[in-house]
Amino acid sequence: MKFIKNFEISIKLSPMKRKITLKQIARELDVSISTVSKALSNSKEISEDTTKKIQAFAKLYNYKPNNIALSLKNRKTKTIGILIPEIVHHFFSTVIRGIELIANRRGYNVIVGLSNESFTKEIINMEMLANGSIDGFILSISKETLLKQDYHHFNATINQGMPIVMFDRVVNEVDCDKVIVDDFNGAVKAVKKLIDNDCNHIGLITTMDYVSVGRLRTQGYVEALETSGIDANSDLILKIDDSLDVENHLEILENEIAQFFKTNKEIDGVFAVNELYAVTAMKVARKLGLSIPDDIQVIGFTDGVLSKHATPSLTTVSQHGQKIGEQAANLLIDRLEASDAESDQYFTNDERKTDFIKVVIETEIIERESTK
Amino acid sequence: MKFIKNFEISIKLSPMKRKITLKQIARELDVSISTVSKALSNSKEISEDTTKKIQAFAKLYNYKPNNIALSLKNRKTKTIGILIPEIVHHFFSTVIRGIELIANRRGYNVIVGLSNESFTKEIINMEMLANGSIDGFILSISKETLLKQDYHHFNATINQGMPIVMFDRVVNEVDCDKVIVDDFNGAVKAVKKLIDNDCNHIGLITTMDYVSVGRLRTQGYVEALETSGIDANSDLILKIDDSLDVENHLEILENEIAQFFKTNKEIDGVFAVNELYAVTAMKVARKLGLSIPDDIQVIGFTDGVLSKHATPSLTTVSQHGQKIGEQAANLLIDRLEASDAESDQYFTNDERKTDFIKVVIETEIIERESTK
DNA sequence: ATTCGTAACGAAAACGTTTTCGTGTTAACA
DNA sequence: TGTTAACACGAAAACGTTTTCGTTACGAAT
Repeated sequence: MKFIKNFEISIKLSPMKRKITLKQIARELDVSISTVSKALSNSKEISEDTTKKIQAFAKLYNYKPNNIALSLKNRKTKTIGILIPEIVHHFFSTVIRGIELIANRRGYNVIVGLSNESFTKEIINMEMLANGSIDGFILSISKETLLKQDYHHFNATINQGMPIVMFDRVVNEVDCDKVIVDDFNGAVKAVKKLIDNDCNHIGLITTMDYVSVGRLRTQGYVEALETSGIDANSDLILKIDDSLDVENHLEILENEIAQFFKTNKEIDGVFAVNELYAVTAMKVARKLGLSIPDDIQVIGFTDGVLSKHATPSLTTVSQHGQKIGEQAANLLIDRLEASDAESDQYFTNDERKTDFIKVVIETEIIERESTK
Repeated sequence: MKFIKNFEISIKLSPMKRKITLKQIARELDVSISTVSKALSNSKEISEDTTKKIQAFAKLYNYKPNNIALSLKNRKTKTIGILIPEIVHHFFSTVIRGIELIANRRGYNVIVGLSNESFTKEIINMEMLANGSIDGFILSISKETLLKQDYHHFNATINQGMPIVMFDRVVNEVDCDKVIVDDFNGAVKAVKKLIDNDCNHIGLITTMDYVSVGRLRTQGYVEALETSGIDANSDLILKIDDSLDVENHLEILENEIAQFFKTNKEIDGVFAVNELYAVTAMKVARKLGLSIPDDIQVIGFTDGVLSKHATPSLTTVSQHGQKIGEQAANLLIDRLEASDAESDQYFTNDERKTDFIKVVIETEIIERESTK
């Protein structure tokens, strides 16, 4: 077999085999590029002899089509972009796992960007990826963006023909498919459970209202109380300012909660909008000499490692992060493959605002030792 | 301004603006593609007038070069592939955060694949990404691969000219840059601390030996004892079979540890090779009526959420996952940019086996409440 | 002997860039 | 007036594919 020069040289000098291309195969076998391409896709245009020869050669040199070239030609990359605020976070990484599972199964790759809760990083990341690198986005909005209420970058991306699926932290101002947790009803369920367990003074530990999930869970708390004929006492609601990340200001959190307990000694149940608040509440309660669940029962939101392995283990509202990721991925890929089946059908429809889907994932209460 | 047909149509029917290309700009402005390209890169070949006009038009239509086309032309994608066993895992997600930080800073994207501890998925993922989608890999080997000791896919990838950086779970059989934790010395430090704290009978809770990090930490445990004149008693070593994932078989773990404590009542210190084992040991000890740290002191490995928020909080050996990720990313990108500076210099060097770097990240003991 | 059909293949365009190498025009210079 | 140099721009190749549309040759049918 003869080789083109460069190829031969590189073989001699090292065991390195650069990826072989159609052009190289064509030269070696003295046929045209088109013939090689057709033979490898088993086109019946090519004779059986030639096909066999080409396929054997390709296999020998482990030919695999170049993805980038394919992407350019097909104008689709078969990869989806994930843009989330934070990755060292049980919920978000669980969602990624769900996305990756479905994506892989359906032949897609995932590329992740982290906004780090920053508006600017969110925009930069989107622009970096929106220029051909991906076919669509799955994202959860950063806190800063939620505060600013500036969503132009999402709409701009959508207007460029790139579909977006939002999950968890979503917003009405953007028209796209959404996958959300039933935060409201999850909270209702949790608080009802506390009520059923004979708690009479249920405290709420929540975040500031601009994070929609915090707001919804707070509303659920109020709702559950009211339908049970209890009126929500604002003294029993503790709002934590999480603009600074709490992980590194644990003492502040502990002090606030301790103060909360001390000034509201009647509290016999606590609902916290996340795992950390719940676990910290348990810790603080114990330091104050209260026993769980006898003196205070606690339920958290988000079923992560902490809930499972805390002592006592924590009763939580599970969000099914993986399901969320799977749904989001399926939604996005469905949209992608529908739009290239009949490319204009979808986009020329003037009423497309109404066509978007909002999937609500039901929550589930996982009972553990922090409730009776 | 006149428009080419397709573009005009799409504008009329919807507010959607498909990404504009050089070719379209060229047609609108009645110049050639090359002129547009040059004008946008401020080439002095182009007159000031033309340049201004083109740049204004490009800005108006928000032109951004297509990444895929650039990748094809430059034969590099500016994205790096991460391949890890699991993402819902504090350590691994921390590493990703470190990688993403550096990658972003240096103009790279990251695409993640999950092997899910499976040999086959590892290979499939690698092949999927190695065909042009990425410029290099950062990876940690799956358990199944470690068991099989089959590393041909790594070497094959390297031989195709794609650099790999391995972290944490690495292996001598593959020649590449590596970033590892100083597992051995971390374990030594931890056990020495227990000895200094007057523990006389230190138990070890570890994994099976095929996971190198488990093996190294075990060796560190033995080493620390021996240099202190204590001989390691194999009764005090509990090896957990984690071939099935432990998260879902918590009771098995608890029972084994309970049995371990009951048959070795003299234990007054425990070193566990991960967070979960350590926290579970604390939980079991308490159930047995032992108090921490008075009766038993505990140190774990891996500083995650559990350690920080357990009660009592856990003294651990921190691995600095983010540092590991940052180092790995820098190593990989350095290698990538060096190799395209002088493309053959590096690869034609026959002694390149010796050129690879192994970075060891020092561990650090974080003292909390589980030790005196 | 001419037409036709078909089998087997090649040329070329297209995807969106960048870059090298022309080429034509104009002004300056001898 | 003829030569040259600078200027401003365009054509085309290249990256690696797929696919459409030829084109050739040859046997069969008229």
